[in-house]
Amino acid sequence: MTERARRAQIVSAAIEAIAELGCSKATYRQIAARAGLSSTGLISYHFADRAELLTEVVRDVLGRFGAFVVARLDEHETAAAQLRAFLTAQIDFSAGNRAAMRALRRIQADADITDSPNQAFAELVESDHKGLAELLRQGIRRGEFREFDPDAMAVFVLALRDGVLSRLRDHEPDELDVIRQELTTMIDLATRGNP
Amino acid sequence: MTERARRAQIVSAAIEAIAELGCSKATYRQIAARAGLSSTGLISYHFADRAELLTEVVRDVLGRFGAFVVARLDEHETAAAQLRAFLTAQIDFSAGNRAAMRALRRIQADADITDSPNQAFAELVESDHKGLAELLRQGIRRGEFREFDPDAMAVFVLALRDGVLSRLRDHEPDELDVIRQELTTMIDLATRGNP
Amino acid sequence: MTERARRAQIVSAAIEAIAELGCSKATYRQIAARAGLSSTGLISYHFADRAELLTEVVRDVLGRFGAFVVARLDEHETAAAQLRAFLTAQIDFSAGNRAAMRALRRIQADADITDSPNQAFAELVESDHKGLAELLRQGIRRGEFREFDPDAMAVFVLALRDGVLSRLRDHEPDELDVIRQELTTMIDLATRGNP
Amino acid sequence: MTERARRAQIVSAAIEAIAELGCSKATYRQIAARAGLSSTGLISYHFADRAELLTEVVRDVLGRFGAFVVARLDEHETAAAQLRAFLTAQIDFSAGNRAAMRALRRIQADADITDSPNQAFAELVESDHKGLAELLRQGIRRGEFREFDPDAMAVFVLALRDGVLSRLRDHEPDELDVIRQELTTMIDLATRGNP
DNA sequence: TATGAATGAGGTTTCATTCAT
DNA sequence: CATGAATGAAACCTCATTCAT
Repeated sequence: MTERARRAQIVSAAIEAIAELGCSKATYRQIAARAGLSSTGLISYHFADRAELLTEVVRDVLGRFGAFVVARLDEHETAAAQLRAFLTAQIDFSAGNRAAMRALRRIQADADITDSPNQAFAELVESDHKGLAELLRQGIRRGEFREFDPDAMAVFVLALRDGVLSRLRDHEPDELDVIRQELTTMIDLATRGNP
Repeated sequence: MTERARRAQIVSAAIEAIAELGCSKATYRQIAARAGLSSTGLISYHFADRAELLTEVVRDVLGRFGAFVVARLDEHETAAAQLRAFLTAQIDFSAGNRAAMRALRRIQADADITDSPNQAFAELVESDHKGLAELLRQGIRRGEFREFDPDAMAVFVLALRDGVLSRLRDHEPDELDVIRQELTTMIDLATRGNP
Repeated sequence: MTERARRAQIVSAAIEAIAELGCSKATYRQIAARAGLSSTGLISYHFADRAELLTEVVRDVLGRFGAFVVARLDEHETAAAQLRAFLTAQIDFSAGNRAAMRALRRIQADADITDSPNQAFAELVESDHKGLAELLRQGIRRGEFREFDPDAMAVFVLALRDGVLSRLRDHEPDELDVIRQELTTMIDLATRGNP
Repeated sequence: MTERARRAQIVSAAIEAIAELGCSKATYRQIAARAGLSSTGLISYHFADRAELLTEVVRDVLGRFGAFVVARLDEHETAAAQLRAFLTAQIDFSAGNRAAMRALRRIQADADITDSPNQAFAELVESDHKGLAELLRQGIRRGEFREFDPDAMAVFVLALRDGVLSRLRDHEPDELDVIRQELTTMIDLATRGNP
């Protein structure tokens, strides 16, 4: 079996284990069991460290996540449409990758601020924020949006995204359509220029 | 030393340790050191379990948090004012209890879904949500708010709260005033009835 | 059981294990078995590190060794007599502490030059050499010995000591008396002034 | 690549690794790295055992060592001259093969008494001793040396050799000339017949 | 109650070795 | 012959917990 495939398999099992058990109980034994490995040594063989494994998990999920969202954004032109796409894309990805998203949040909460996985995460949040603020700034400049502080609004939009994701994480996805509709309305109300 | 005082002391040390080190590194040794205890056995003596200790930490923080917010809410009458008070109270408590809030989030993220501390947390989130939705429903009924889905809006408001708290956690509190102002505006725009 | 006694017991078991099996096979399991401990964790409880345990072994043996030799040296006054006492004391100690001496040599050979146990050892060798050279220098000054280079002779005397000890380590002590007698003669011939 | 050459290459890398790191840290990985091998499996392929590899290392060094000394001895006829040649040859070989000699000592010190590498070593020491004792016995018989116990004197001479080598190992070789000169004098004094 | 030594399970990691390719 | 992934035993160490004092 090729190294790459094995690493992917282990990362995938780690995501499952962390999502299900939490970071501290997602031991090598649990991960190995989920991946069908015969020895925890095989994990150490492919990853130098527990830290490296967690970093890889974060990198993997964030990578897929980012690619998914960027592809959706590219389909739209106006700032308002992109803003909507930004939110719905993330909600859709999350709905389809619940375990991965849950694992992500758990790793982030467990890690020391100085730890490598957390740095990757912090960078993403920051770049998310900057990109979104820029999008909003453009929308204001073009007159699509009313005048507001783009940084503050970026915080709110990201917050709404996270909150919705968190809600979807813990409840059945029945609500999804209502929430999606209301979210769009709310964002529109909060951002649009005077009619 | 009285049992009660000792337990409180240990809980307090546990909050420090968890906030600083994360759940998995907040060992009894670390907690004992922070509490000035000479033996980790003393923690086991006062708490049946690690789970019981964590549950107690959650209960303690949530208790203080809830009392603080309720007191603030009681000062207001209209739904709109209570909504604003709900948000600012939580932001203020968080700003003054950063370690406790961070510990809370870490415990929640680390716990197994079935674990007792996580259940306490889930209950709180649910009651938060229900209380808020009821508040919004009242506001709609009284004509203070426009017609929206109160459950969805509750999700959004809680999301905004969490996002703002998270932002304040990781950045200097300079932004606090701008964000607070913009938040009020946004909530008003999103909720108010037609002018 | 007091900490001190437990540490001594573990050190003693470690000496046995190292002497018998060599450094790399003297695992915590072996040591725990020899000490009658129920868990290897108990060794970790009393010693921070394997390095600390080995350092302690070295310190223990060298301490007893040094005390024994100094006591013997103090019984004599002339340089020639002290030189003889120096040699015979060490031979006697070694004969009575074969396991300890063997463990010492093994630790020294295994350790990196930078390791802490080896530093303790290197210091002892150096101080041995200096003390002996000074003794020889005095003997020359007083006319007890012929003119020779005291540093070189110190090397030889220590070499003879080590060689004899090594020989005694690997062979039955039958030869002890002959060797002791011949050694005295040899040293006399090599050091004494012209008659 | 021929089997023979590969084995030699591995042995050579093992010598380096052991000399530098000590027995317990000279893992297959280290050895493979030093030999430029791409897999530790290759070592297992050419040597049945770690024990066999160590035995081979010992055999290799001792073989070269012995050949070197024998060649030097053959240049001399009198017992006194051969005794001097015996010592200087060993010192010279050691000076030119420091890593190999250090590896040798480390293997010996680490090995279980029953282990194969140690047996090879013990045999050498014994044969060294016997050859030397025989040389001395001859010298006495021929009247070149005074009357002494040849076995004891052999112990001393070997001891002097080892001590000098050890000293040279740990100190700059500046002292070499003084020590060599003094050693000759000392041996002469200790062995020569009455003048 | 408090102490601190003891316990035993379990953590990650490394090792020599095997085996399919 | 060579490779490198896989194996499983065993290493050291830490943890929450227990227990005698």
